[in-house]
Amino acid sequence: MAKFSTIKQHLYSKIASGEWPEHHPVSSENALAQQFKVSRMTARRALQELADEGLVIRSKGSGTYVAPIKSQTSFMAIRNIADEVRSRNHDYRAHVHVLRKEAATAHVAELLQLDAGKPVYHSVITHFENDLPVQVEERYVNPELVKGYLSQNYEEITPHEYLCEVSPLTEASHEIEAITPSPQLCQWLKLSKPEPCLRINRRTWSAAGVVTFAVLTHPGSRFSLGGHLHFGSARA
Amino acid sequence: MAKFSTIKQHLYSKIASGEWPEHHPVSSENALAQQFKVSRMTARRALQELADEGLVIRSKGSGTYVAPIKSQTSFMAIRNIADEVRSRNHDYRAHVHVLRKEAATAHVAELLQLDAGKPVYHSVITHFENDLPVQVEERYVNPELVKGYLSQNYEEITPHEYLCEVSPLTEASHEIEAITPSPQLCQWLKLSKPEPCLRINRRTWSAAGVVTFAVLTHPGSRFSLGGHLHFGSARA
DNA sequence: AAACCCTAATTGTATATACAAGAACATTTT
DNA sequence: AAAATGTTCTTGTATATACAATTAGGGTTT
Repeated sequence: MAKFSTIKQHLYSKIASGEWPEHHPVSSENALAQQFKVSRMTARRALQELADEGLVIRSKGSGTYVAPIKSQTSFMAIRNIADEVRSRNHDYRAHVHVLRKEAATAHVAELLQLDAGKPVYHSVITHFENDLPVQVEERYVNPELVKGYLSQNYEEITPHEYLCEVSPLTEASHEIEAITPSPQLCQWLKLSKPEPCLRINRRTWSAAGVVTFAVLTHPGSRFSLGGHLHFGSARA
Repeated sequence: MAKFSTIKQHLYSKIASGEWPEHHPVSSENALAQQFKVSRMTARRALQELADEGLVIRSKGSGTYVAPIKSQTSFMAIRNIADEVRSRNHDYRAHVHVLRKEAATAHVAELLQLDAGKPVYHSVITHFENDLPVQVEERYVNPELVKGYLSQNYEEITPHEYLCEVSPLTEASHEIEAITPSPQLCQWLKLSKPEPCLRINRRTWSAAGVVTFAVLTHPGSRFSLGGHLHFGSARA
């Protein structure tokens, strides 16, 4: 591992563990250079990249400090639909429509970074809030990275919860769009006639590669996404 | 202006103008160092930052190339629709439907944290990408915090750009939903019949309080929101 | 034609150094 | 006490240099 990367890891752990809370001063470039026996420029690179990622804030003349927590994750903190429903003190229930092994289509294979035709796990689940469908979750899973996916009871534990247990995710990408639901989706969502739906396409990675790809569809009338951002770090 | 910044501007203009299209090779570190009479490390910084911003792709041994145009943008960055359109090398145009002072309704007053009946500034603007409407921006502005709002030409500068100039924003909240557009919105978006639209409700704060509240409506067929998250820090 | 090897170019990592600019704190002067 | 001054620490910019790792292309051999 590169030296600057070693230093980044060290600082990551201090911040992630909570040992250094918000606004706590971070070791200066010179201090890190001494501690890790590298040049100031190398220590600087570690701090600079952390600043670019929004984890720390740097101020000329003053120093480097742990960034206030809210800055990035709140919006798209990976949501667990079950927790969300329960946090509103509503009943949560799930119904599994599909749970099986399939051969990957070209499209699915590309998204999971596998070869077409290789087996993938496929699930379709409707999530209910007080017996009203609020999300249809269609998911494809990389079977090489998640062995026991098919043998879980997804009316007890959500796929998201299981996947988080099995392989800690390191990265996620999202795309949000507004769509008209297909007849099949209307049925699963118990919509008597099509209404605009919010669709979230989410891909998540672990260190080993793409773990899963999910298409989450919410009826527009029953769902909205919220988020809050703080600025102040401002490295334009 | 710092030297690395000068070089970035130079490269940015090459890319934005289309003189260097997708995948076109970008001057190497050494070439830029000679051309601008700086050290390789300074030229390198310019290229590296452009790579961090996603404008170019660097490949060890091969070189630096203009990145493929990305069709989605990060949620996290407060997006300026004009920049976004132009970053795709498309034409940007705006049309102002409404720009006036009004008395705040109870709803607007609450969102701006003002008293009902107090004056507020109200604007409605359609933003075009290649003559196709991609966003209707309906906006209410706190007149106590932004004096000259009504006297700007919003076909030249976007409200967002003006507001950023006048009062640096410190905070923002977003809500995203899928809606069916009203007849009025269909007209402004030039939709012959209603289609699902992505709606973003955004409120922004400066240190002094709520600056503005915007309702941004995008046709589902012409827009999607994208974002990417890293969890190396584990603050999720 | 194909396989192989060598070379040049390019990006990636790392170091040592220099000076500028801002912030914080202690010291001196008023 | 308040104001001015200076010192020191910190980050920001810039340079020159060295070597590693990878790629692309050219030339040679098979």
